[in-house]
Amino acid sequence: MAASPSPAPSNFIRDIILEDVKANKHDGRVQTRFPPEPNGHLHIGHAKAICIDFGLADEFGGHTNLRFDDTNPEKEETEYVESIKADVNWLGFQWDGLFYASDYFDQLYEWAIKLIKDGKAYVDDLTAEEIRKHRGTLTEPGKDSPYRNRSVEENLNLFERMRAGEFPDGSRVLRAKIDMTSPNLNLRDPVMYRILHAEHHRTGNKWCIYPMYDYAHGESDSIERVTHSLCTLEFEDHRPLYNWFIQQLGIFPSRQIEFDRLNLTYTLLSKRKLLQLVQEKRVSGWDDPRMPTLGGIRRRGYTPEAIRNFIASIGVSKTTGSIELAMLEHFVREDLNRRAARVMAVLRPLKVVIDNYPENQTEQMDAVNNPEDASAGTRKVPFSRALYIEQDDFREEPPKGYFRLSPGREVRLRYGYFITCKSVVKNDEGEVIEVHCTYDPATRGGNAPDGRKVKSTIHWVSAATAIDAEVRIYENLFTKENPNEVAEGEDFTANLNPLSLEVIANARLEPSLANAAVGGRYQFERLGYFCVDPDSAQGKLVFNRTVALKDAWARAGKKGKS
RNA sequence: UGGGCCGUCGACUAAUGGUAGGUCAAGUGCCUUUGGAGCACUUUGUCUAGGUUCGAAUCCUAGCGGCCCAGCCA
Repeated sequence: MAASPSPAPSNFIRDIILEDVKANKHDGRVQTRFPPEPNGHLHIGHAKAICIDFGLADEFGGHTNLRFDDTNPEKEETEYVESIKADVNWLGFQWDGLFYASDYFDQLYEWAIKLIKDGKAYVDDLTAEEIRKHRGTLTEPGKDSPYRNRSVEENLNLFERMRAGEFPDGSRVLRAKIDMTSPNLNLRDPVMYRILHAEHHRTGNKWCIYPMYDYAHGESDSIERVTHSLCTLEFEDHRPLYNWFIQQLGIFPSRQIEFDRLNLTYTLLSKRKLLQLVQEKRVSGWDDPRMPTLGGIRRRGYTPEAIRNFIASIGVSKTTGSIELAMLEHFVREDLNRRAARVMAVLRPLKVVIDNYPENQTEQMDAVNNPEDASAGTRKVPFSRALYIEQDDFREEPPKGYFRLSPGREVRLRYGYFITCKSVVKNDEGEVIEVHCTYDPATRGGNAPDGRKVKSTIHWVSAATAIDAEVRIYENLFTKENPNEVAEGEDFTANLNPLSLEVIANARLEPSLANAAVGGRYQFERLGYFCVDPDSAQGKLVFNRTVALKDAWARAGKKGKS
């Protein structure tokens, strides 16, 4: 049944489906599939495909299968299958059918026999190198293989013996007999089967010949009666071949539609290159919070909602472009602003002593947990004579436009008191290591009864009750908008940002965080959104910075410098 | 330079022959016990040249520019 179309701006794929449904094509049925190869972990680019495949089907009351495209046993592993399933679920989608291209190996084999019998496929004894040479080039047509016109009987015999394991890897292939002069290289007698004596993660040693993508994919779609087979633009040239197999076999006519793949600035979305980063230990693993993998992004503290909103906002088209990373960051901030509890944390502590505050006194101040959500309630934060504030929140000589603490100036300690800086203590290097202030007891909670204003409110943590934590600050993994843009002889690793990870070993947090659970997401007031990393242990919290808050002062500073 | 696809604000994307709109970014102001959030406002765009039409981002022609394809990878 057709659901009502979305009120959001449409896209060309939705338009196609809408028309098909209206025309009652395939009885108005909508069936899609998400077809990852289990040879790596999913990344944000896959999230786009997932949202499109599942989202569009959902919109029309259709179904989506998760199908592993496991036709290359040399690269694929069960470990990846499990991670992919978990990632799809985490993103918020449930598949209808769970399939593997390898489920169809028997059917595919039978269809190959049929194509041979129909004179549409042949066994080729050429080496890979010879096949390449016969293929021609972009501007020159290819040449027929000398084995192209073998008899059906000989082809059948040879193909059966390929399957039986009589021939070594690479010695023969099965090819579709199409047109060696086609301007579309994919149609120059593409390889359908290759000999690979490799153990498959699901079929074990049953097969020693494996179908190629082009032969397996459309047929798998057809078997699942997929109505709309959505994939990325680089498969556009394969569509004629996709259709050719379906037509020759006379099977269910799935339709392939291509859209632009996701590109993000300062980000690489290539499984091969991501794998390289992991293998060369440029990152801590697939789930390093700097990685664009779903595992990395999740660990970084992103929410599935933020990712889905982001994907929905960027649209679907056929233009090749690159989304600004700021767009993604906007959607995490938007989501976390609504749901993250506020706490106070000092990353780089500077000691403050309130000289006129009683020595051994501690007060419990009321603090709002989330100004965006009254139901989040309030909590108590201890206040005492010795505090820590952020080093950045004090300047002995404040620049123009700097409103925070400096000698003689009064500021508000959030949920605390107004304090005024009276003097500083310096070390031998002349660095300020302690700031002495007085407080106004009448400003408890942060309001002055006389109505006087302060220009700044800063966060703080009581020294005696603060808990220690490690905080990991992340910057872009690459220094260039396009990490692939490199000088002659270099590769993308030359653009790795040496400052992409900064570890702050001794941040001080308000005590309410003592029992923060792994995965918990917080806003450290005025700093950004942070989440508890799985590296945390009892008594040793580790936080990741998901994303910084927008910072008008920092932006003004940057502008001034340039 | 064979073939395929694509050109709309800085980025992404709508407008389906009839008011070039939205989001992000940037900027200005308001507000603020987060220099956060929010609110208001603003700047900037149809690749070029012709043609068809009352009317063109949209259709046609020719240019220009970009992306993809020569795996027994997907």
